[in-house]
Amino acid sequence: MAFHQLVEASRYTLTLTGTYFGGKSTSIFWLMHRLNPAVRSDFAFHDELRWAGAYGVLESVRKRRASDESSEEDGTFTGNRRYREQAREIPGVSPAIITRLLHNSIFLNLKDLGVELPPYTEEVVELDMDSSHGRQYRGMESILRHMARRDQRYLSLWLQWALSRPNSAFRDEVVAANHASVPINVLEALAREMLENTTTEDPLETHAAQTLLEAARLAQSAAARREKETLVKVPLMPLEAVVDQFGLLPKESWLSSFCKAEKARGRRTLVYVRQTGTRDIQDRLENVLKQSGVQAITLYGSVNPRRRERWIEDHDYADVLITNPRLVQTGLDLVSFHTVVFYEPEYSLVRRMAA
DNA sequence: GCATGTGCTCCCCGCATTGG
DNA sequence: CCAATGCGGGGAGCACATGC
Repeated sequence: MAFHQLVEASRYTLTLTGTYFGGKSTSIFWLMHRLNPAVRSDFAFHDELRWAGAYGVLESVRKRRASDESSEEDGTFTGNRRYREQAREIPGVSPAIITRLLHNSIFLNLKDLGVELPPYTEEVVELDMDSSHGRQYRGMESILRHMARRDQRYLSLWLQWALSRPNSAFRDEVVAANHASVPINVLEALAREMLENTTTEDPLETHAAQTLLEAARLAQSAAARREKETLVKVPLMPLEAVVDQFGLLPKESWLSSFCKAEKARGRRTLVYVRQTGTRDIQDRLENVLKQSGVQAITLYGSVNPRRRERWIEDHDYADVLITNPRLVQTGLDLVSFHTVVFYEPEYSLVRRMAA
């Protein structure tokens, strides 16, 4: 209300807002509604769904009432409606929104403001894997890629393991696939094909093919038992840790010496990690850094989003903060950190930019 | 003794990816 | 649109603590 009255009382208004893409179209609807008479004449105040239909993205959900499971078909003559159609908005804007913005908006980049900013550079550091590490990785990756080519359901398995394993190779892991219904014949066909194509100098591939055959058998017995209707976990490939308990992966030793050097120059470092859930590597990194004399701390998702800023202030003694960029994507002020290390880059561009 | 607050777990949903 | 993977957010439900 106050905002609208201010707008009414002023001859000109200048309104600043953030990014459009990545958000919902209605996030600027109410703003526009207060600011712009043309929008007010075309849309009532609670017309946001119509606005979203014209300028945003709507998703409609059709629901069947649960109680009707056992009853007969829809009653054509009784008008008995058993479905409920619901439209709701999801993030995204239509290009048509430009007609509402072009004549009254200017788009600014940070550099347009002419503000004197501290020097800023980005660099990519390339590191090679150790020989055993690289051997294991290439073997695993080629097998999973092969499987993904044969059967698309293994594509995401390939993607996620190829992304994750280089940084989690300090521990034993087993590549496993979750199947709603176990495709035993697919597994067997894959294994047979792999055995046929294998050259003798590739023990890992032979081993993987045998594991696959074994997995097919395991899956068969699990399916026969039908203990859990939902998901069957099929182990495909065991991977051993490539370092002993005192060893470091090349990336880890780089990180610790980098953070140490930054600390020596009085600079704090923010380390972004992607694997923070079921395959958490944060505690490992924290320990690695602590052992090199750097005070590291991890911000976990369990900290209430509203308290995160406060939490970071409370831990300002730490030299290094480790976290998942998703936890701090909503405009958290992190300027007390001078250096940012993308230890594991996110592949979502919206989040990369916010980070 | 009761109401309220807090923290934990579980579940569902939404975001991202590729290629048929 | 679907398959599959991963992660975070938020709500529900529960147990326990705190304050009046």
